Amino acid sequence: MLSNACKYAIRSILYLSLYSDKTKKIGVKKIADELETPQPFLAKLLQQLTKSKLVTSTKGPNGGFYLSEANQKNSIWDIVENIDGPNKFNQCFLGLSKCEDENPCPVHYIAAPFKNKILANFRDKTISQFSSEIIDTDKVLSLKDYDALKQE
Amino acid sequence: MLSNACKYAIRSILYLSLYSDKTKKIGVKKIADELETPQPFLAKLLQQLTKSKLVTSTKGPNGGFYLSEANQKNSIWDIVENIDGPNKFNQCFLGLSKCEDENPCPVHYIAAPFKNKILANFRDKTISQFSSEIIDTDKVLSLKDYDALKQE
DNA sequence: ACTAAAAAAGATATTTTTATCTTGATTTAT
DNA sequence: ATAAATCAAGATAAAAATATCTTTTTTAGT
Ligand code: FES
Ligand code: FES
Repeated sequence: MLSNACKYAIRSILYLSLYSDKTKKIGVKKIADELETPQPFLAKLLQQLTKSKLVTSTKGPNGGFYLSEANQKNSIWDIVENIDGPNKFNQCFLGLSKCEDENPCPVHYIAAPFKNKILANFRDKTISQFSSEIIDTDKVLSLKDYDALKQE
Repeated sequence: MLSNACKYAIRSILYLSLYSDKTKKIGVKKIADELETPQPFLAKLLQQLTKSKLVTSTKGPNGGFYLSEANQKNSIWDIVENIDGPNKFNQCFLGLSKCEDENPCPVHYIAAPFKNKILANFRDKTISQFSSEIIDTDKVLSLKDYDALKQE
C-alpha cells in the first residue's frame, strides 16, 4: 500500500514526536538504529521531510532532528501526501482509472469504505494527538526488542 | 496495495469468467484491448497464470484463453497469492516485521480489520460467484467506454 | 582559529517492477 | 503438406524504487 519510504517516514516522525524536542535532537544514526531502517536511505528521507517542513533539523555537534510545535500539528496524511502523493487513497483497488460510486469495480464496495476510513483517521488527527494515543494505548514503532527477545 | 501485475491478472480472469468458455476462447490482444492493459505484459502474465492453472489456453487458430470449470472454482485470493505472494494481506501497514494484536503498531487497529475483511472476501467466494455478482450488481472491469464518452 | 559532529547535497549503484521484442512451438483449416 | 493464427519461451529494455557513497556546509565546543 504505502511505499517503504513512506512507512519509514511515518515511523520516524512518530518516533521524533515521542522522543525528541527542541532541546533534545536525535541523529539519523539513532533513529535508523531504533526503527531498524537502512540508515543512508533514512538520511535522504529526513532531508526531504525537513525541506518539506515536516520535521526540523539543526547541523553541527548536538544537532539532529526533532519536531517543532508546528511540525507536531501536521497529520499523518501530510506525510503520505508528501512522500507517496495525494492520490494514494483515492485510487481503484483493481487499477481502474477512476474510483467512484458510479462505475464501481467489482471490489469497490469492499475496498472504498476502508480507504475512506483510513484516510479520515490519517487526516483528522495531529501527529501529537497520535503520539499521545500511542503512549496511552501502548503501541509500538519497532519490533527491535521484541525480535531480540524472541531469539533467546 | 496490489501490484499492477496482480490487478491486471484479477481483471483478466474476471473478464474471462464473464465472456469466455471452452467453446469461446479469447486472445491476448482482445483482452488487453478491452481492459486497457499493456499487451505484451499481459501476454507474459497470462502465460504465468496458465502455468499456474488459474486460466486455460490453447494454441493455434481459434485458440486463446478461457476459464475451465476448475478455473472458475478458484478464488481471487488464489490469484493474489500466485502473483503477489501469500503475505500480501498479513503485513504491517507501517512495515513492522510482524502484524499481530500483541505489539500492534499505531495504525494496527485501523488497518488490520480492513485487511482481514478484504482477505475474507477474496478467499471465500469463487471466481464464478464473483462474476455472477458482477452481472447482478452491474460492476465494471474497465472504464474504456466511460472514458471515451467523457471525451466527447 | 581549530576540530569534530552532524546534516545537506549530489552522484552513483542495486534491485524490483513494468514493459517490450524476437523466435519457436502448436494447432486448425485449407 | 502448407499457411496462418495463436500461445510459449527466452532475451532484453526501460522505469521506478530502494539503497549507498562521497563531498560540502554548518555549527558547537575547545
Ligand atoms: S472503483 Fe475499484 S475500488 Fe473503487
Ligand atoms: S502491526 Fe502494523 S498493521 Fe498490524
